[in-house]
Amino acid sequence: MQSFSQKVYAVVSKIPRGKVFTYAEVAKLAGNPKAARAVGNILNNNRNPKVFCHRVIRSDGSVGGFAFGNSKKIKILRSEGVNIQNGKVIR
DNA sequence: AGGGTGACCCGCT
DNA sequence: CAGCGGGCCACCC
Repeated sequence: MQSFSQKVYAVVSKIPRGKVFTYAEVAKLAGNPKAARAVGNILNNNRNPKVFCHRVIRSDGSVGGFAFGNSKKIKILRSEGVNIQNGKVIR
C-alpha cells in the first residue's frame, strides 16, 4: 500500500540527475497538487538518505531546506549540473 | 479524536 | 517589488 509519503519518495527517486522538481510538482505527481506542504513535512520528518531530497526545491527556485544544510544542497545541485544563482535554482 | 507541526503555495496589501 | 497572512494537505503525539 503506497501512502502519500511513499508516493512522494517514489516520485523523488525518479528525479533524473541534473534536474530539479518543485514541492508542488512532486505533490501533484504524488496525486495531491495541494499537498506541497505535506511533501515538506514527510521529507523533513523522514529525510530519507535514499531519496534525492536535494533535488526538490520550491516553486520560487529557492532550495527550500535541507537536513544536511541548504549550502550543501546547493553544492550538490551544482555538481549535478543545475544552474544556481544567488542561492536560487535556474531550471 | 483532537491538536500541533512543517523543507509550501497563493493572494492581497 | 517586497512583506505579511491565510489556507491547503499529510504525519506525529
